[in-house]
Amino acid sequence: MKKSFSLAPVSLLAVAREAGVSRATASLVLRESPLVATKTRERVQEAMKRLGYIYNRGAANLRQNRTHTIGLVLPNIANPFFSKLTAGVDEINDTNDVVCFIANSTESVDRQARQLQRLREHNVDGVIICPAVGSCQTPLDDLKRLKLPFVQALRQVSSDDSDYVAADYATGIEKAVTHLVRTGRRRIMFVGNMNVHSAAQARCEGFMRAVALHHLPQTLIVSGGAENTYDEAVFDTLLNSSDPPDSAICYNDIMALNVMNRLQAHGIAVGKEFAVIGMDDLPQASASYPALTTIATGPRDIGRAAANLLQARLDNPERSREHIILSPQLIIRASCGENAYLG
Amino acid sequence: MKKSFSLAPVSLLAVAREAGVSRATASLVLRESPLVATKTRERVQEAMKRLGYIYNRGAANLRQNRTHTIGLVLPNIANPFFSKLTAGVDEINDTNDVVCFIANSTESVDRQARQLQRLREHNVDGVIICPAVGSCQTPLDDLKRLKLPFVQALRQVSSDDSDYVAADYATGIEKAVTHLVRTGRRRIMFVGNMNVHSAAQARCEGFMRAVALHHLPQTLIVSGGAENTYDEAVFDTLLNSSDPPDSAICYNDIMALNVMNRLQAHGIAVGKEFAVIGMDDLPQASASYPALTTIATGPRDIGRAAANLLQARLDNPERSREHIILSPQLIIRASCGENAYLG
DNA sequence: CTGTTAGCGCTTTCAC
DNA sequence: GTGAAAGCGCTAACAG
Repeated sequence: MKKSFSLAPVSLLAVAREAGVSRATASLVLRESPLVATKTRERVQEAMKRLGYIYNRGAANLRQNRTHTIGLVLPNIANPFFSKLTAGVDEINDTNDVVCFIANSTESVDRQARQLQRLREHNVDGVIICPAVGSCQTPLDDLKRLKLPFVQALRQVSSDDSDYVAADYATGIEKAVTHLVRTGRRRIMFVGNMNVHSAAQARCEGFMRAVALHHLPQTLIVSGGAENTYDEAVFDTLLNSSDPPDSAICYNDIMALNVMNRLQAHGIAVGKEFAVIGMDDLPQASASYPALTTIATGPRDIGRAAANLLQARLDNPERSREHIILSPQLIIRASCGENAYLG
Repeated sequence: MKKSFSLAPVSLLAVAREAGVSRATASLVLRESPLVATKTRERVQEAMKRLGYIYNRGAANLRQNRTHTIGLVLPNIANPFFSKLTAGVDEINDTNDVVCFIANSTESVDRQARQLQRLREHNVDGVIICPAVGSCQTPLDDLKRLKLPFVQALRQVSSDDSDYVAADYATGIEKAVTHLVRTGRRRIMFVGNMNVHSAAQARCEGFMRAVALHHLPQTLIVSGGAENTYDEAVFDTLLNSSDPPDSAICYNDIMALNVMNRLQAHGIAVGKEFAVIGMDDLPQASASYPALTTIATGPRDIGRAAANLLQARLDNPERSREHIILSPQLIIRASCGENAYLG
């Protein structure tokens, strides 16, 4: 199906004719070149307005081999965390006059490959990608081979030398543990241990590090699964043990809210007997009851940083690789007890 | 900045030469034309593989005046509701081999205009738009004038004859009211009355209709504001009145969760003394405590429907305008009381 | 300062 | 079945 036009689409040539100049001159006006006389410029601009001219970037792209488009490949766009990240990317793009293709890999390596292929065909200038679980090195190698600039966000497929933006999950978890310890908690669980990608691993590493540092029990770990599930049987067992945990740090806010519900169903007063900390600071963290203490990973900032980093790379392909690690912030709310800080 | 290539980018011409055929033939192979001999086809395909050929859609677009891209313009991409919608759109696009530009208007009419302009420059085949608050008819008129197919999602800028997909908010609210009445509630509030766009108006209309139908008090309306706020002073006044409300239907889930928190802070047992119903069925609705009864508006389905409708329009520009109104579903959870249905 | 010319990589008649 | 040639709308080199 071709698009049909009632009016022939007005091209630069039409504008040029209307203004009585050549296409080249009109093109210069378009790009605000100082090389063109003021009077001519105005004439051309009027002609454009009169004819309702619309710049055809597609044609320009073909010539310049640059499209002012980027691709954003995410494992789950429906997840609020990633949609905030998307908003951050969009923000930067809007100021840079670039436009963003979105692709939802839904954690499927196949689909991700298909999408990267499409993005390449559309000649995107670069790609921001949070690799789907199970991605091996190959998709990134492909990008490299094609000299398609990319930056990885949040997850690293391998510790290669590529541009990379992420939150410092480990340190975030450490901050949380430290806070719990300062407020008198000793038996701290970690709920949602997984090994699926670097971001998940980093959390557990941070937990183990902090636990070692403070000489806390190292066995209070409940594994997690897809879709924010966790091993409820193990959770209950720990809870009913003779020396039960007094607090929990969870993989993310959603899981933390689930945990809070479970605790409340057990008749445990969250925020008093038991402290709960989540991760991400989604809107529902502050809207929960009691309000959830959380480690704010700043998805929007990550998105912004990734978009800026990609832009920098596009502007200078020779610049050295950069890793941007943003520090999460602990946001203390009622789920940790009201008068939190003792020290 | 031009992109630099170590290898010259391999074009169809290169492939053709490698295979010892003409560009035209290679092009036919590309598009799986039956007109080409099997042996030739295989030779060409091998050449493509050998050279690592990548189809350049940009060039094809220029020729065909069709890009296999669409634009998705949303007022707030960070909102989980819209990100679900986006996921629905992406799903359909993936099967149709089209790719989607995302644009976040952030409810700014100016930004929205800028983005539509960019999308036109990039020659998108069509647009799915949820108009920013305050949009007047002009942006859509522009699209029409340019013969750029579009479908409106969720909000209608005016009741014009354009393609349109939305949830039947009014009926959803009615279902909720009816359910409350059946479970013995009479003094039902509506929290979050606004007049900013058609989707907000429809909710209040539905409420008023249902309230009239069941001869309920019509004054229990609390107005809402931006960012899921509501008039807390009025809310408290109603709550402390001599004949207080016994239930609330809220503009959306986020607001409902805020309302639940406020009620709990007042010492009111949500789900027993007082029923709360939200709208949208976000993940946090089921994760709240007590779990939130909600009107599921099915954003993902709306996204899918919009993408399909746009595709249908692209395939046949002459088809008559279509309005798709999806029925929301009431999802009953603990915030309405355990043994909900009496009748 | 402005115009001429030659492509970018592809598709599409139209011959052969 | 296949090839030659024209052209989509733009930009870049170069001439004047």
